[in-house]
Amino acid sequence: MNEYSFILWHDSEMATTAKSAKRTATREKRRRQLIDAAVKCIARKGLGNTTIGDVAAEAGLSQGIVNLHFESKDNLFHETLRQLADEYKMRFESAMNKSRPLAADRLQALMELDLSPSICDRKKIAVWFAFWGEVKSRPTYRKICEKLDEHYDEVTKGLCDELIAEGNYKGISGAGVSTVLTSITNGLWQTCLISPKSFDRQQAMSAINEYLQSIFPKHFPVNSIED
Amino acid sequence: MNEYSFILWHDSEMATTAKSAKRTATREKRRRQLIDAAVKCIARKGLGNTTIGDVAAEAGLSQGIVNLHFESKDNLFHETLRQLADEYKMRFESAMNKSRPLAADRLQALMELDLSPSICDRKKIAVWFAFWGEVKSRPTYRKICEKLDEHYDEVTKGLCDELIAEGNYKGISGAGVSTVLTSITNGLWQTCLISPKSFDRQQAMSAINEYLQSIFPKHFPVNSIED
Amino acid sequence: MNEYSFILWHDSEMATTAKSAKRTATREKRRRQLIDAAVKCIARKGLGNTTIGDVAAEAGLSQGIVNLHFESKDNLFHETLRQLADEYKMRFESAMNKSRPLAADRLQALMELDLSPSICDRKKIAVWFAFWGEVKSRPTYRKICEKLDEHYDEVTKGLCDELIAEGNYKGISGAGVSTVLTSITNGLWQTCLISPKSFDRQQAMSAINEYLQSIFPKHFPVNSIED
Amino acid sequence: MNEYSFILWHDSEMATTAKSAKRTATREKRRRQLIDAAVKCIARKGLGNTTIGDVAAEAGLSQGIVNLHFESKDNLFHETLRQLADEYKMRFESAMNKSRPLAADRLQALMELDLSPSICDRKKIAVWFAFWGEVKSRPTYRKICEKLDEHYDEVTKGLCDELIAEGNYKGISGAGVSTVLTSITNGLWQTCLISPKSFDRQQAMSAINEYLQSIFPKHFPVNSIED
DNA sequence: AATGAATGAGCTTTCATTCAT
DNA sequence: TATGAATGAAAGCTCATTCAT
Repeated sequence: MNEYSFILWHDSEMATTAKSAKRTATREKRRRQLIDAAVKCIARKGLGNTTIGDVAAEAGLSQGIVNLHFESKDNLFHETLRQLADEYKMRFESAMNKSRPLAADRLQALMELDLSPSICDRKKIAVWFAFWGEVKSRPTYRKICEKLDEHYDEVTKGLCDELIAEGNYKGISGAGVSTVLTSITNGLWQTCLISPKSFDRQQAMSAINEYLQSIFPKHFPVNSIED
Repeated sequence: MNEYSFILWHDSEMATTAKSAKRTATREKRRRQLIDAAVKCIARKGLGNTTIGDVAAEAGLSQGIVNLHFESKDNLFHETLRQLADEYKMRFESAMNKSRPLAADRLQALMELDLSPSICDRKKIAVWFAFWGEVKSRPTYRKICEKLDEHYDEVTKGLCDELIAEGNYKGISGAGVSTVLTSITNGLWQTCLISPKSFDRQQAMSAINEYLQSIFPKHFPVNSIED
Repeated sequence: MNEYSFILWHDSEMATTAKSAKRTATREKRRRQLIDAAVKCIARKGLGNTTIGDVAAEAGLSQGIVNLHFESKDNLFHETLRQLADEYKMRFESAMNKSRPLAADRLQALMELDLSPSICDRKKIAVWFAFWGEVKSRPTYRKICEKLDEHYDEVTKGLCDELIAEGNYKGISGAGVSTVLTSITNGLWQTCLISPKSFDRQQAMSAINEYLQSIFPKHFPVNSIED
Repeated sequence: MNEYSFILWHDSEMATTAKSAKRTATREKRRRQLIDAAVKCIARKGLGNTTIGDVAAEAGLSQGIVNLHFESKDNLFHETLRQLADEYKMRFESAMNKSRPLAADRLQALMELDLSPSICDRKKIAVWFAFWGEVKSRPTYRKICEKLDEHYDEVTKGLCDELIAEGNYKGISGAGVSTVLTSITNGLWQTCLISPKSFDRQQAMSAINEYLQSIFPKHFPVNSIED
C-alpha cells in the first residue's frame, strides 16, 4: 500500500472516479489557480509586463508550471480571457434569470450588474482593458470579445424591442437604444479606470436611470427606481 | 532677395533665432516622424509587441535613433500618448470653433467629430485602447488620459446644462446627460475595435441622434438632422 | 544500506537539510565557477573589456547564466573582488598560523607569502590592479580593498612594534617600518606587472631581506636567511 | 578683408609664422585640451566608463572632436598616457636639476617629488592606476609605463650606488635599496588611493626618512631632515 | 506532476565612428 | 576645423521555454 492508495482509500468520492479523472480534476484546479494568478498580475502590471514568472510566483508555484499546464504564455493569456468571458456571461445569464421576467426589470438588472461592485471593479476593468488593448493585433482575443459583445447586444436589443413595442414609443429603435446602453457601460468602465476619483457608482447608475426614464417613461417612471 | 536675406536684413537677432529654430525644427521634425512611426506600429502590433527596432524601421531610420531622440522606449511611448492627446484636443477645440456658437450645434459637432472617419478610425482607436490597457499600471499614462477626459466632460456638461436651461427640460441633469454622451462615444469606439464588421458609422450616428432627439426634443427635432 | 538511507534513518530532519544543502552547494559551486571564469577573463582582457559573454564562455555556460546567478555584471565583479580579498586574507592568516609564533618569523612569512608564486603571479596581480584602477570611481571596490589593507597594516605594525620593543631599536617606529613593508610588496607587484622581464623573485626577496637586516639587525642577522 | 586677415593683421606673432604653422599650433592646443579633459574624466569615472562624449563635453566641444583630432578613442587614451609619462619625466629631471648635485640631496629631492601635492594627488594617482589596470591587456600601455620605470630605477640605483660607495655601507646593494625606494612610493600612492583618510603625507615622508636614516646613517643623520 | 537551473533568442541601450553641413 | 545628427555593432539584461531530477 502506497501513498496513493492511502488517499484513494479514504476518499470514497475519489475512489468511485477513475484515477485519470482525479488527475483531470487536479489539473483543472491548477489551471484555474494559474488563471486566477494571471488575472491578478495583469491587473497589477498590465499584459505586456506580466511574465510567466510573475504568474507562477503569484500562485506560489515554480517557474515551469505555466508551460506545464498551458504549453505557452500565449495560451495562458488566451485561456484567461476565455475564462473572463465565460464568467461574465454566466453572471449575465444569472442576472437575467434572477430578475422578474419582464423586459424592463431585466434591462434594469443588466445595467445594475454592469455597475455592481464585483464587476465594475477597477482591477477587473483594468484586465478587460488590457485585453482590449491587444485586440487589434490578436485576432483570437478579438473573437472572444466579439462573441461576448454580440450576445450582450442581441439580448439587450431584444429587450429594447419588447419595451418599444409594449410602450409604443416613437422616434427610437431597439438597435439605437441598445447601442447606447451597451456603449454607456463601456464608457462608465473607462471612467472608472481612468478617473477613479471622479467616478461614482451612484451617479453612474443615476445617469443610466435618467436615460431609461427619458426614453422609456412608461416603463421607468420617475422615482420608480430606488437604491 | 531671398527668404534668407530677408531675415538677415530685417532682424539680425532673428538670424540666430532662425538658425536655432531650424535646428529645433529639424529635431522636432524627427521626433514627430518617430512618433508617427510609433503610432503605426502600435496600431499594427500593439504596445507590448512594438519594439524600438520596429519603430525605427517604420521610420526608415536606424536602430539607435529612438534613444537618440527620446532617451528611452518608455519616453517615446509617453510622448506618443501626449501627442495623441494634444492632437485630439486641438481637433476638439477646432470643431467647437468652427460650429455655430449654439450649444446644440456644438454638441452635435462634437459627436460628429468623434465619429468622423479620421478619429473613429479602427487603427487610431486601437492605439488609444493600447494605451488605456496600460493605464492601470502606468500612472503617467493615466494622468494624460484623465486630463483629456476631464476637459471633454467639462465642455460637454456645460453645453448640456445650457440646453437644459434653455429648453427647461425636466428629469435630466447636465451631468447625467454628459456622462451618457461621453460614454457613448467610448462605447462606440469599442464596438468599432472589437466588432468592426457590425460597426456602422451611420447607425452609430443615428443612435446618438435618436438619443439627442429623445432627450432634447426642442433642440434636436426629428428629421432636423440629415447626413 | 547506502548513504541516502543512512541519512533518512538517523535524522529525518537532516534529509531536508541535506537536500537544501545540496541545492545550496550546487548554487554556490556555480557562483564560484563563474567567479573563477571572471578572474581569468579579467586577467586576460581587463575589467573594462570583459563581457558577460566572455565570462559565460570561459565557464563553458550560456549567456544568461551570469545574470541568473549574479543579477548583474556589476554584482559579479563586486563578488569577484570580495572573493579575491577573502582568499588573500585566508592565505594571510594561514601563513601567520603556520609560522613559528615569533614576530620575526611571522614578518618573514608574510613577506614570503606576498612573493610566493601563487600570489605574486602576473595574472593575479593584473586582476588586483584592474580593480584598483576602478577604486576611485567605485566606492564599493574601495571599501573592500581598504578593509583588507587595514588588516594587513594592523598586523604588520603589531609585529614591527614587537620587534622594536624586543630589540630596543632606535630611530624607527612600528608605523614607519610597517608602512615601508606594506608599500614594498605593492611596489614589487607593480614591477612584476609592468616590467615582468626585469622582475626577479629572488632579487625582490633579497631586497626585502636587506631591508629587514638593516633595520632589525638583531632579529635578521646577515646570512640567517637562506633560500 | 575677412575674419581671417583681421586676426593675422592684429597678431604679429601669428603673422610671422606661416598659416600652416598656426594651424599646427592650434591643432596641438586642441589635442592638449582634449588630453586634459580625458585626464579629468578618467580621474572621475575610470578608464572603462569614460566615453568620448564625456571627454568632448568636459572640453566644452562637440561629439566628433575626438575622432577628428585623435582618430580613435584608443589613440586618445594612448596619447594621454604618453603625455602623463612625459610630464612625470620632466618633473623628475627638473627635481634632479634643481637640487644640489649631491646623491643624497637628489635622492631626497626625488622622494619629496613623489610625495609632493601636485604628484601625490588622489585624482592623478587614480589616473595612473586606471592605466596600470589595463597594462596586462594593452601592451602599448605597458611599454610606456615600463620605459618610465626603467628610467626611474636606473637613476635611483645610480644614486644609491654612489651613496653606498661614498659611505662604504655594508650589507646593502644599490639595486636592493633602489628597489625598495621605488616600491615605497608606489605603495604609498596605493594607500593614498585606497585609504585616503588614513593616508598622511607627513607620516609617509617620515617613513621614508626613517628608512633613509637607518640605511644611509652617514648621509641622512637623524634630525638632519626637517619639514 | 512539479521543480528550478539552464538556455538562448530577442530586446533595450550605449557609444565609437562617420559624414553632411 | 568644427559640429552634432545619424549609424550600427556590441553589450547587458529579460524571460519564455526546456529539461534533468
